[in-house]
Amino acid sequence: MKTWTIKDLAQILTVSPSTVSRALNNHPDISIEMRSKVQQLAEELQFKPNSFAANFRKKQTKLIAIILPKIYHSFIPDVIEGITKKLNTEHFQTLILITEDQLEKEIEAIKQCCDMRIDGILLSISNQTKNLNHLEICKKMGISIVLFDNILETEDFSTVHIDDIQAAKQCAMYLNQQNCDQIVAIYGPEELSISKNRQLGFKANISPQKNLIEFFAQDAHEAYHFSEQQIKRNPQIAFFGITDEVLHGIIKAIKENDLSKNTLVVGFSDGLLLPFLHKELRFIFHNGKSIGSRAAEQILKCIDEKVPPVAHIEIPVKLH
Amino acid sequence: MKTWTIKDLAQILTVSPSTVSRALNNHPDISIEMRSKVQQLAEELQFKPNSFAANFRKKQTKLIAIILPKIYHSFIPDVIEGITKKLNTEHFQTLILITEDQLEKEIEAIKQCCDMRIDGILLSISNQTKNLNHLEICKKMGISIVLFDNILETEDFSTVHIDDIQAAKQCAMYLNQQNCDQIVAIYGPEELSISKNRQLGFKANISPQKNLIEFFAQDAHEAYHFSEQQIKRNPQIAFFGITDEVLHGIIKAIKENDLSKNTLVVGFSDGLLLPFLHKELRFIFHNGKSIGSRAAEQILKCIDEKVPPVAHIEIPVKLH
DNA sequence: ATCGTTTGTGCAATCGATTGCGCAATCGAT
DNA sequence: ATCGATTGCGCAATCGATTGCACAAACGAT
Repeated sequence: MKTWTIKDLAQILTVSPSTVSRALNNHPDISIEMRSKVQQLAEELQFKPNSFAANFRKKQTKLIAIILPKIYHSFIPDVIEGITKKLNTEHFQTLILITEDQLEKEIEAIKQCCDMRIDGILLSISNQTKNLNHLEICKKMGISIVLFDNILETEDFSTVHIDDIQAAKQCAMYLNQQNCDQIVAIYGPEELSISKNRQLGFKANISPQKNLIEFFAQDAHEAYHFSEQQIKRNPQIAFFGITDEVLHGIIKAIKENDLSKNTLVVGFSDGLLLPFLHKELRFIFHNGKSIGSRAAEQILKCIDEKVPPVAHIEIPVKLH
Repeated sequence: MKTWTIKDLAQILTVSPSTVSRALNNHPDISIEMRSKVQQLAEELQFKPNSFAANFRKKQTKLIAIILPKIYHSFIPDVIEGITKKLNTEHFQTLILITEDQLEKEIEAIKQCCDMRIDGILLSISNQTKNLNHLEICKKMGISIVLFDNILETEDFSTVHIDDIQAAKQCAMYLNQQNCDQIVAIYGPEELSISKNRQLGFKANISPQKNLIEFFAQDAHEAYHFSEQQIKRNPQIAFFGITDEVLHGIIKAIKENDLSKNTLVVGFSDGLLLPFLHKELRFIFHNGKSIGSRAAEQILKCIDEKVPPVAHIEIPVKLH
């Protein structure tokens, strides 16, 4: 019911609050005997210093916000885990704010963070976000920002993401070496940076001798239908799918139409389920944990420095 | 760089900080002219009141922690979304703390929450947690707790979860009506409450004429191997799997061994991928969003009341 | 002209922990 | 015996916003 404060302890021990504070923090000014007396009482009463009161005075919150469009999106849980693990070791806690891919909600989230005097923001932008003007307020307030995963190119903030172009190139190179002449590449929604970059890397590197068919799918169902169409036209086809979602559709179509089960598939995956369902899948392991971890590291650096360093970190990936 | 405070505004307008505060909050004591003068300046300077300073004085944080074992576990993202949506409308923010199914980390997380004077905790206990003694400290500090999903029965705290026994019964009833005489039931780790309760509900209601084989799988691979064994012994088999993870294993085994694709499968799923891969799957839709939403509602009630009401909420589920 | 109301602001304390500075007591050195 | 240094602790301000209470000015009523 009653939560003890430093003043309470001070009164009980008939010393001043400052002595209690210093004793609890093992300040050398306080005698050993006094320290242990205070600490013992604190133990007995299960006294817990109010960390917000302390942080308030220090003008920090020890809070980092993660702002992102949605939380499923295959590898996001991994990202969150990577972030929280890294930040917890530094005694930061993480807030999650979801924008549902709406710019308006993203702006609202940023505002919330400013109101709370959050120490830093890890932001994966919404698909509606076309510029970073709404982040200016954070700069003014001295709130560090690191963009991760879905980003815009910028010199104002640090970014952490995988090298999509390079990764897509690896997929293309793999297919170039395989015995197949027709390839279906299925991307996600056209406006996404991952769609653009993975298309770029893939098209630029796929052998011109291959017959390439491209398609932008809004979801797994569209990918499924398109894949099925293509399989029926030509069972010897190989596939490139840029996300787990797209790959789901492709693999379902394969499972239902291709009894030989030898269809080549390559793409980007968290490696959790799909490789398990289709043996012929080669994939770029989209490692959320290391993205999260690196993003967290970077925000910590930004918080430490007066002038936030800007770094652009590309997580290396390879084909599995 | 400089973040404005109420005092700054007061100085600029040569009024007192209290006037500024009241003006910003549209307090009727302040004249309309003064209010608009203050609000206009606040607008110009992009002044944002420090919400933690305000909350600090009000002895609240407007923060709710979500403590859970891991974040993938299929439907957890849904839960988080359900929670945050509900809480955001009430101007609460949510912290995520992950215990990795370790009691020690769970205790640590609880302690952290106490240190921060969080307003409430939504807790899904770790598999190592056998009692709720470590929550006593929260009670003393007046921090409300609601248990959700993976819970222990208790009269001390509110709980929100699906009715596992009833749900498993529905699965059994479904299989009873089907033309199959051999059924393989695959559960998760034996100590989990979901394993126990779903087994309970299933066994008690499956027709005695059915030949039931049971197995506790630690993960998808174990489920896969066991399923494959069973299919080879008897291709006419039907399956019951209690989680998406288990069902993954089962369905993989089916896809690889059962060309007819008519194998009956029933279980618990988030409905995202598996029904899409195997048409004969009937599943209890494990609706994370409504669990999260109800849990959030309940914690809000607890926070409002001096004496936290204890309610045990069972989310109804049905077979799809 | 005097008194009671109403209206609009300011003062100062408060939330809980921290910290610069000051000060008294003790001790050792000369 | 005197002085400087060291040790151990308290005072009071601070972080930013809020709020009970006081208080002055303006106004209406008698």
